[in-house]
Amino acid sequence: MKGKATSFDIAHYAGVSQSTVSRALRNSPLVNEETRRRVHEIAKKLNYKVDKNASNLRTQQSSTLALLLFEDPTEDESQINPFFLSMLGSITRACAKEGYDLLVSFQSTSSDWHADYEDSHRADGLILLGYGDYIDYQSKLQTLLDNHTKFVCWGATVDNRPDLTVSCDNYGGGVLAAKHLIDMVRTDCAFIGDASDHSPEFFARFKGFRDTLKAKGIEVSDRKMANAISTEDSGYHATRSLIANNVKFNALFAASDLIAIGAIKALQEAGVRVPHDVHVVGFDNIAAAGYVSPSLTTVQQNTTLAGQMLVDNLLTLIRGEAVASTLLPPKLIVRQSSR
Amino acid sequence: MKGKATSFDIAHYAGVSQSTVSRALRNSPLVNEETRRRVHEIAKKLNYKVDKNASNLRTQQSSTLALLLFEDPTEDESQINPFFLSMLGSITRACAKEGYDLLVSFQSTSSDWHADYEDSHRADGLILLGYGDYIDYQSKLQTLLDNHTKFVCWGATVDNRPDLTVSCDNYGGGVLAAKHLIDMVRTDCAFIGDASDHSPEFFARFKGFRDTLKAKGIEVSDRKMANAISTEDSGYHATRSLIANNVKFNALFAASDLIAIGAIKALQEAGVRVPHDVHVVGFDNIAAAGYVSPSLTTVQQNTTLAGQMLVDNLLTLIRGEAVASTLLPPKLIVRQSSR
DNA sequence: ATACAGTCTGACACCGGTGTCATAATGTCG
DNA sequence: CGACATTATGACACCGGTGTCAGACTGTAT
Repeated sequence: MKGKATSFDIAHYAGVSQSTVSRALRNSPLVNEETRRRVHEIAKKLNYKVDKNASNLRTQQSSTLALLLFEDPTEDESQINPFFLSMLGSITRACAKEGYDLLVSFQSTSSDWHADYEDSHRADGLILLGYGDYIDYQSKLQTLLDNHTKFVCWGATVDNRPDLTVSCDNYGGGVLAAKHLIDMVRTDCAFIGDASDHSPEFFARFKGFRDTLKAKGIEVSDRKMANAISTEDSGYHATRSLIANNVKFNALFAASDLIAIGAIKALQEAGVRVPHDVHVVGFDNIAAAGYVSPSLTTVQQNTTLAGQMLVDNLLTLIRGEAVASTLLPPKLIVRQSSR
Repeated sequence: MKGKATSFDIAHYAGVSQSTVSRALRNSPLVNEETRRRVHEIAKKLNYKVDKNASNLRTQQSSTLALLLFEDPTEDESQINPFFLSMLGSITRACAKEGYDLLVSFQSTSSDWHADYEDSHRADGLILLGYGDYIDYQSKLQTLLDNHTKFVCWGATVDNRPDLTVSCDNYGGGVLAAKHLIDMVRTDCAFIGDASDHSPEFFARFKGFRDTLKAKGIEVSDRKMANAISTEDSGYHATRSLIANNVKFNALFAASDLIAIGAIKALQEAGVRVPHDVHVVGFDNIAAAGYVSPSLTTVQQNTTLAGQMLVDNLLTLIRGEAVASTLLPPKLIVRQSSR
């Protein structure tokens, strides 16, 4: 036997038509039980596998989802945000559970991304994953909508955007962080992240945090805020700049764990003790949050559930049914950095 | 325009045949420059994308590679070995660079994995990634070979196995670790990992380590060795069992960073100071190695290069050219845990 | 004018399945 | 026995491209 076996080969050996083979292999109730058995047997013997291209071409669907991961182009090549990697893991598992394959692709937000996976029938739908720079591809999301491409986004639900999203309740997470620090009587708070609507997720975390403190009559002054993207490095430098400006605070809320880890490093280098002098709270609960010293108090995002919801919602959308954007509850994980 | 545009639609608008459209879009030198331009223009206007299924079906190749990630089934669902995630990142990038798509799939070593990606023409080749349990799927690799499936494995090159592998020089890495500890005058060494050929990679690391010490007249006694799989938990418990057995040592070589992180935790809990009482050296250089306290001395595997080599070798194999298995040089990263 | 090479294009088979329709074989019932 | 439903199957068009081949058209040498 040279080359792969086709359904015609099976038909030949089974003494039936190719149509019948096709039906038998898909366990159509139309075929005789005995024929079905024989066909399956021969298929197994020939190590036959349905040609996905032919099948997909005919049925006009691919049983495949595509995951597009957007990263800040400044990011170091080899390091990928561990939070997204964790999401990737859960999305992969969720896909497998639903019988779908997953195409993975990294996109640089700076470059033109041609989300042609669906147009070219390589995938039935897209999952878009990434922090920040939403504004940049706002117009591209519109293109996707115009083309009736099926897709779900991870991240903040932005008003006036009709796309389907799954996200953590970032505002609620900020509330949790603030409440915790209030409980610890650490209300002279700094914030590191991006308190603009450039990065809607970080902004929502900040708003929840700020509003909760405000309700207690406490303001987070602009001086105590520094911008950072979600990298250790960025958190480190942002914190150093606060220290250099002689800003005082006894608690620090970082918009992500990586930022928090960089912040702790900067604080420690400056002789500031964590948690004794400054309590630190992060966001995400990446694996490293448990490893750092002191271990990091953080707001956990349930990536397993998130991946499952992204896939479920997308599949529902693909089936043409109605779905609403989903908000997942965050959870506070208290560790050494805040006690 | 309902549904996606096809090459026939373009042909109609351009006033040429569908054949010409197909050629024009692929920039065949056979078509007139003016025609080519017009076709491209219309294609763009119609948002046309070549149907990959049709194209793949005809050309019998998919421009797609599949990554199969094998994990210990005991592993916690949501946590994936960060080393492999890092590999995944670099493989994805390498694929993108070569113009290939990447299908990602997690496999449980315990379950039957039907590596039918290539048979079903979903992928042109496979990349197999995973620690340990190689013995379990040895026979399945043979099946792949029998079917002439193109694939590369990450991991130890095992004698008598004719498959193509890319791996870190694990033996050399073990040598680096031993030499470093000898330099630090810490030769009363323990080893945690798997010193059987059940896990060829861990075993090679151990051999390099042991042989180097032996050359100095130092034996690593069986008492000072404990088995562990590559998880923090497993490293933690293995180390605790050493401590419980009252085993003494002033240095510890762990077969992976996760094991080392668990080991440090167990040591610290037992009141053993790292690095003062015990120097610890890990393997992999995952991101967390830099975060833990004390930060972890480790043998780095260059994942960027590894991913690139896996993809390059696989593509060479697919082209039908000869390739040899590749061994990548490890590099010692000295941090606080050993000084 | 004829022959011939070079350029460009269209017709058509083909990849390997899936879905539809027609039909043969068998069973059932009045 | 004829009408009709049920079951099982084969023939065939079709999905949307790609590769091959034949041929039209132009320009140039004979």
